[in-house]
Amino acid sequence: MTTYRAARGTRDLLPGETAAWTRLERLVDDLADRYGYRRIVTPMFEQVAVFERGVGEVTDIVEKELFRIAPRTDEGESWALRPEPTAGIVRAYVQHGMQTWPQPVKLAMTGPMFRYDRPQAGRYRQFWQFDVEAIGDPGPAIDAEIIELGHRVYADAGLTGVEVLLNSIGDLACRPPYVAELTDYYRARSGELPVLERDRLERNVLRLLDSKDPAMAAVNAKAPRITDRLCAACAEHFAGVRAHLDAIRVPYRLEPGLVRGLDYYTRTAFEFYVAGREGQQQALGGGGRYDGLVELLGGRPTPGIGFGVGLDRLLLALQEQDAPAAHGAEAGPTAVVVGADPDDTVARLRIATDLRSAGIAARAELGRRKLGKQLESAARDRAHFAVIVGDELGAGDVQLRDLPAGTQKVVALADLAREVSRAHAAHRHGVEKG
RNA sequence: GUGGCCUUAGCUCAACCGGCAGAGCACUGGAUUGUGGCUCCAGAGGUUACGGGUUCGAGCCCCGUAGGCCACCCCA
Repeated sequence: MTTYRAARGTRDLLPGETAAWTRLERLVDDLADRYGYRRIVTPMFEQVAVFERGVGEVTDIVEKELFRIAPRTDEGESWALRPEPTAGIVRAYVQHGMQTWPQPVKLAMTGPMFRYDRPQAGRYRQFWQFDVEAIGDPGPAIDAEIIELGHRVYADAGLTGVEVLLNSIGDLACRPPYVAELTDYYRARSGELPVLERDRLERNVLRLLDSKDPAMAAVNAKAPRITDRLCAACAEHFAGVRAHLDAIRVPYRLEPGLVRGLDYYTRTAFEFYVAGREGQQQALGGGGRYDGLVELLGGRPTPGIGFGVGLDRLLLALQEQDAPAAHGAEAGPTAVVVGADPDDTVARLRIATDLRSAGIAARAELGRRKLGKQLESAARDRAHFAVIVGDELGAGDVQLRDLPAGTQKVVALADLAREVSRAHAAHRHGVEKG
């Protein structure tokens, strides 16, 4: 049996799966480009303090899911693999003085994130996220742009039934009084709360609002809503976000229970859900505004907003919907060089090398198999052409066989690359037209 | 981190009551000398996840560990 295996919660993406994966990465790269979000790459690990401050010390992500790196020496620093991209990006914004750049600074990143969680389908210890941040714009128009971009990622990937859940969680002026009011409300009804929820009441009241416990439904229905308690500035901002979303026709559902538990998260909060996925992994992505974060990481007070898309879950959802994007067949080579003399690997390799130099996707059959097997393998690779090397080589010719068509003709070696390119292009043109 | 279900060839799965570990797909080769996807034949591939225990005998029963999945917790 296998001796070594990929670590728990991680997996290998094999060639059959990477085709769909590569297309998704290209799709998000192109979208970021089209929307003016420039690519940034930050390290996969940071000082623990970056995440403690940037994500929040009392969150599960930091309290129990942080992938800590054991320090090698007495360097005195304590590192962790990044559990999410925003903290590192904001750290880079501050470190490199991006406040002197034209604002807002719009950044995009795709890469692996790490959380020491108990794995499940769609929940991995190493998972990939596409992430976008706009730092330096208070909104509300940019909020709508960001949400629309996120929405488009799913639409362009071919995923249907994606819902935008939207809420505003206020700011430092209006949220503390609201939290106090909410705490009083639940305390007065603590007898009606399930035991688990009673613990959360003291830890993080806002979390009670999105409890999945059916017993909470009645209590939550009558709970005061943050959107009814927003200060004038926040209410105006929220109305602005909705007006902009309406103007660009992005459908959304107001979800008063959607929360972020930390002080520096402000105002706009949103998540992307896909209908028809029961269970816990239906959150495909989400984001929100963090007007207090840059300052918290040592910069000047600067507003910011962003979102992340879980690429693993997006692909999983596409597979569940049996969407074309999930299948991603790899393209076969344009030409495979085969030979009548199994031992003449020199001729096959040389001709394949020449084709590659001419920009053609070519594979040489370098094994010493008889011609029949070589052709069989080429056909199964869905190659367009087989270049058959045989006795004609003495006269400077090879056979060029169109595998799908089953036709074949003699071509001079000197004309081979030109002829393959021409015929391949003509064929693809015909396929696209037809 | 808590509870539950599961683990047999690379993949999908069989194996009666505890009694000789199998099939399909995939892979490699062959079917009279230089022509393919189909068909036929053959081969290779296993410490039944790992470690213990019970038994004359364990893939099957018991315990532990690891991994996967599900529900929590939380989130992407």
